Amino acid sequence: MTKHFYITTPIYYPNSVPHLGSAYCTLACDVLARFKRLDGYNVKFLTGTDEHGQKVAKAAEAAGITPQKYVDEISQAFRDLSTLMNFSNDDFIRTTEPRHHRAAQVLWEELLRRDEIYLDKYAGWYAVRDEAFYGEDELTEKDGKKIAPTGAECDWVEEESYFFRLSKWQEPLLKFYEDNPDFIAPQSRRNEVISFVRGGLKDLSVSRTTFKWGVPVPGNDKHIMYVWLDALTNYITALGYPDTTPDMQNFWPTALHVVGKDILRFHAVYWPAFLMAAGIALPHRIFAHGWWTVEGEKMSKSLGNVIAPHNLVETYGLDQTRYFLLRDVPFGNDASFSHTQMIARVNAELANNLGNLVQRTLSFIQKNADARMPQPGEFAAADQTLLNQIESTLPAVRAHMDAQEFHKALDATIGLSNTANIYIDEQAPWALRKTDPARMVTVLYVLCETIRNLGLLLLPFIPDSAAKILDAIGVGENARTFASYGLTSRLSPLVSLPAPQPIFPRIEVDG
RNA sequence: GGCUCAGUAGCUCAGCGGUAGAGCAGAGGAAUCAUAAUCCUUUGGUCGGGGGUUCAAAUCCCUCCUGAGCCA
Repeated sequence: MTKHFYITTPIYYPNSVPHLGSAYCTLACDVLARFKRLDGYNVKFLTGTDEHGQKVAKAAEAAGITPQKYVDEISQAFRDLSTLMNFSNDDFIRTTEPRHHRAAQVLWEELLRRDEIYLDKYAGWYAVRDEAFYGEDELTEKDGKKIAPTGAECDWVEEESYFFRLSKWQEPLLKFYEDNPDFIAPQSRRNEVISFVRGGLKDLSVSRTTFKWGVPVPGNDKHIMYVWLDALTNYITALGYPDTTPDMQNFWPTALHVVGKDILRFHAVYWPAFLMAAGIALPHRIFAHGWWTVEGEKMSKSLGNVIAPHNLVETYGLDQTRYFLLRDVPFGNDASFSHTQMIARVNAELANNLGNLVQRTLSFIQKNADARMPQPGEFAAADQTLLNQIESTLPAVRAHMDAQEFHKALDATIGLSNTANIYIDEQAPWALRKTDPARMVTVLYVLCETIRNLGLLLLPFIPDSAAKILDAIGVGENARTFASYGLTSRLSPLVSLPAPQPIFPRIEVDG
């Protein structure tokens, strides 16, 4: 039976161009998607844009264009990001698409039919910027205006509104978290969510009448759906909901929602509650990742320290950027971007450790072994030790990937490269060249095998560079999955090899 | 104000009851196949402060300090 894997980014809110945070999130999803494809899974990787809401309507108005034209432009910037960063998403969803309107409306009707939604009246302080209501006691006053704890300006809003019976799902949610300890990751975020739910859930206002830019509530055109109910539905829209599709059956239970920590509550509380209420199964896991700061300071336009994804790609290279972002810190932690650290990592691990291993091995073959893939003899104990480490590395990496621990997966991979550098020094093929040419050839072959498997392991993280590594040792396209990983699949001896080119140049620092 | 997480070598972090660890940086040495890359050895810490439990605490408990976050 085919294994399935469904991974989603949040749908991004088009109030500005893509920043490092969204690139980071989608990058992580891309690496997981690529890894699972190589590992034999049928993968669906979804990203997209969340295009409704009052903020969008106001921004469009300010720009003097229609909301649709406004979101068309900004949504394009996110699709361009996929090209820049080499993302492999299978679909790009926009909440303004007909397929999504239909899904959101059918979900609404289902909730209404099950009496999970009721019509009532709402009066309260509403912050447009946050798309949220606040209690009187939460607000502070400034210049005669009410200010939310987030700093957003609030207006008194009185309107008829539909409510979702969130309160009745408090206990079922707590039980679900209890029964599925890995549903929310990392652990510290799970604690926060549980403590939030324990604190009590109130019914949630899920419609608006004050603006029109959204999905109309079926049967009551005065109302449009609350942006979060609309937005979250995208994850099942893309699988064909409301139709009972094979995608819904196969992919949905495996869903991994990767989100920023700021929107964890919507994904870990509201979304599961909506789904339970509609009688739909819950996704597999919600993972909340951290934020990037710059040299320890928050990224902000006023500080002038904003790092855009394309700046990094231009300065350091695409794969160097992809590597560093996932290598340097645990995925759930906040991270501080430092140019010094970036250069140190790329030079130490990609250029010196891995790149130089490939270069020294292949140059040596080029000059001293007939420029062809060596034909090995019997393996010695030292060869077997290295080959054994190759065998054990994929399972280790796989376990780390399943826990979204990218830094550990890369640590294990670089560890293998490091062992190969020790091996080449100890075996010293440059000495064997004179004393034992047959042994030299076997050593070179073992090194090429190590390089081949390193190339496979790195394909998800640094696709272009890993492909160059595999090209350099003549690995065919059809041998580039984990089915070809390890000792059951071997390089073909005697194939001629091209003259090697360094893959990761060292980053030289001025001065 | 309540709760959660973190505070371990210059830096980033692992260890979470049994003689303090890794990577990077620093120092010394070896090698010369290679992008002056690599390999070996090595300096360096009363594990945030204080108190307690225990034969034994970085590890468990209490308390305080500092930082981050969630909620009021």
